[in-house]
Amino acid sequence: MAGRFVYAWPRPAVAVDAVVFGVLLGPSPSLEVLLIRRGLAPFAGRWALPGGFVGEDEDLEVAARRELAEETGLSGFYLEQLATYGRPGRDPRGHTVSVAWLALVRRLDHVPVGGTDAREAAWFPVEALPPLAFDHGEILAAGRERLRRRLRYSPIGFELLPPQFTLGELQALVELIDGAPADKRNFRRKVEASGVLVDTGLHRRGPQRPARLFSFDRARYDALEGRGFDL
Amino acid sequence: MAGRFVYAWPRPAVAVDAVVFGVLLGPSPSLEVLLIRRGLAPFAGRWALPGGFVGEDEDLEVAARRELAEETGLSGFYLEQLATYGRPGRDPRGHTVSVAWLALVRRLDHVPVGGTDAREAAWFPVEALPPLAFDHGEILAAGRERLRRRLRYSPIGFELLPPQFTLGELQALVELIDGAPADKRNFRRKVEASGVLVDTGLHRRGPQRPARLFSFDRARYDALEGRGFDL
DNA sequence: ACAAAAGTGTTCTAGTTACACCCATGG
DNA sequence: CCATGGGTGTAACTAGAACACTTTTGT
Repeated sequence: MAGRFVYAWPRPAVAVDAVVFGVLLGPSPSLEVLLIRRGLAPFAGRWALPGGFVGEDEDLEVAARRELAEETGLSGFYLEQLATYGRPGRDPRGHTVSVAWLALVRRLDHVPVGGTDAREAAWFPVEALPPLAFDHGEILAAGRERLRRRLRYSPIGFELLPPQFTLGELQALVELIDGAPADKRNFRRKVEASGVLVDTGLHRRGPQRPARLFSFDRARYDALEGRGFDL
Repeated sequence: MAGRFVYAWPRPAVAVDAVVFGVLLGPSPSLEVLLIRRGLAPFAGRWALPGGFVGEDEDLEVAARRELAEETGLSGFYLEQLATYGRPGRDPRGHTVSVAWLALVRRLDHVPVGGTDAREAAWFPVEALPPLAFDHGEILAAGRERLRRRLRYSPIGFELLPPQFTLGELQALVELIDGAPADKRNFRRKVEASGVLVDTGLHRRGPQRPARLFSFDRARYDALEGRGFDL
């Protein structure tokens, strides 16, 4: 079986890194990113995207989910591939090609992710990020941009909200991600017209007038074949 | 400096592959893809996307351009990253992670790309593709989909046309890529309103009434900051 | 003369925007 | 009773869709 490999070692190392977004609603809503603090060189002590090296014969998505589980305890979240970064020099240890992923989680399912071992994980508002290791700042910016665009024509926003949510929360989410305020009446008319929300009949009680709780109806969305949904 | 590498050999191999599109206009326009015929196992004799392994400390985009130059003689084309494929088993030689790229070329700049050595390269209409090696069929489909979507909100279509083109050619291109006929009057009104075309004053003479030649004005497009361009 | 593609306006519809007040609750 | 977010309709404007005939050239 000699000669079956086209080129020999050394080769670039292959890693995965994830930009994990979550939102915090309430009085001052914020879009947040989950970061881990590095214990080892290079960039020891610096904050970085969660991630790590891909194992032998390991699928890329499997590797991304594994690393997130190991480093932050997350599981069962939305995950899509973002882009791959391979500029020589981006990792001082040697040429490393990193496949970046976009992950969306329900923020409240993962309150302060306790750092039991050397690794510490924490949520940071995107408006107040620490300096990041490697080229992770660039990757994170690409993730934000992807999230913003994708929100327009696919229903991934619901991955960030609890299963039941008020229209005010949904609107706050949209405003958060594309950074611009939306007209309340027009917004409500549009989501109603989209036909993908169902009124649960329940209400959320708070310090003000109770708000109706809605949920996203995926079956109804799929039936529309993605036609014209945009939030 | 011992211990600086986090994990040791073996690692996945890293490759690049490109989906190269070109259009042939004229009486029966077609969208075509540039493929090469493999000389070596695995899949010897099968058609495949042009591509190859990434060199030590080689940038991914540089590797993609180098492989395309080596295998097809192309240079100076539009190139954007598509996605990365790393399913174990996708390459029978061993775990290979391939970064796929979307390339757009002016078809007439590269008429039958002569196969001087063992490698043979040829254009295939997307409607009549041969069976492809590896998972290249899947990658090609992703490239088509990306091209279709991207055409809507960025001016990459012009990368497929000659520097000067008629409105009929531009419309044929759009119809080709999204597979649906467009209304001639509405189409012309829209591109005129976009303000990104300049009338060169020249005409193309043919067997019928001569058509005005237009060119794409990138400076004017950039000034609009991508606002509302859609073809 | 004829075949073939170029070129040209109007009407209707649907979707998007702008805009302000009352309601229900907890404290 | 007050503060806070929840909830509601209408009119103007804009963008997109539908639609058919005349013009210019080569053969």
